[in-house]
Amino acid sequence: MKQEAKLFKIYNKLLDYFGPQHWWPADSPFEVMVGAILTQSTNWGNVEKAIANLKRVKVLTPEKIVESREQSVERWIKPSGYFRQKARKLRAFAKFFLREYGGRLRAMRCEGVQTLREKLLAVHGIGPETADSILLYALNKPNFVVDAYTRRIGQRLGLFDFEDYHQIKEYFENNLPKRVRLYNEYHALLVALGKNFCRPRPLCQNCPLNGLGRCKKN
DNA sequence: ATCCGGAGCG
DNA sequence: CGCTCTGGAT
Repeated sequence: MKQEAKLFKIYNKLLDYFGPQHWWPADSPFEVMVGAILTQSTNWGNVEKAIANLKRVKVLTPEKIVESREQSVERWIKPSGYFRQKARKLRAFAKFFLREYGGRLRAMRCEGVQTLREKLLAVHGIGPETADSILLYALNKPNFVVDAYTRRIGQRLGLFDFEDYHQIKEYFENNLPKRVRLYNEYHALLVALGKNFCRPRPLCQNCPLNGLGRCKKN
């Protein structure tokens, strides 16, 4: 079967089973970017607590993050884990955002996607997944996000056998129409499947993708 | 290959 | 308790 047809079949089954995921839950693009950093290897529920703290003390702006003592930021984001690392990362990103774009989304959106992605990757604490999450969910660029779930699910389904981030990203982008809405929902649905069924130890019994073909389960 | 880390779950 | 969580830096 054609790769694109396969990908849409998966997408439709997931959407049918889980429904729209409404990503990214946030009041502002800056909140999305902060969340993208805080959620690295971390349960989203813990990130929500950290963001709630940042809102409570009213520091959810690049200016306030930079002004605040790092030790304070550590305390506020503690629920999201890796709090010392992430406090550094938030500061680095806030400084970058202010220095390069004056803290303005409009200015950031004007940058070409490719150069913007490279500039993001140069910021301490921002790797491929975080950069792509920011591009897709904060800036609405048609940029497919790859994560551990995407990799695991794709391999188990036999969609691809490579491991490299960029190869997987290109696999999806080359076999799907370049649409923001589609990329947004697709990644969110893969996360839903990865959390609920295609876990490190898979729960294949009631997997919504049963019947699509053979699944390797590693 | 190791480290960073609190929180929630069974 | 052990496992897992929308990774990235060293």
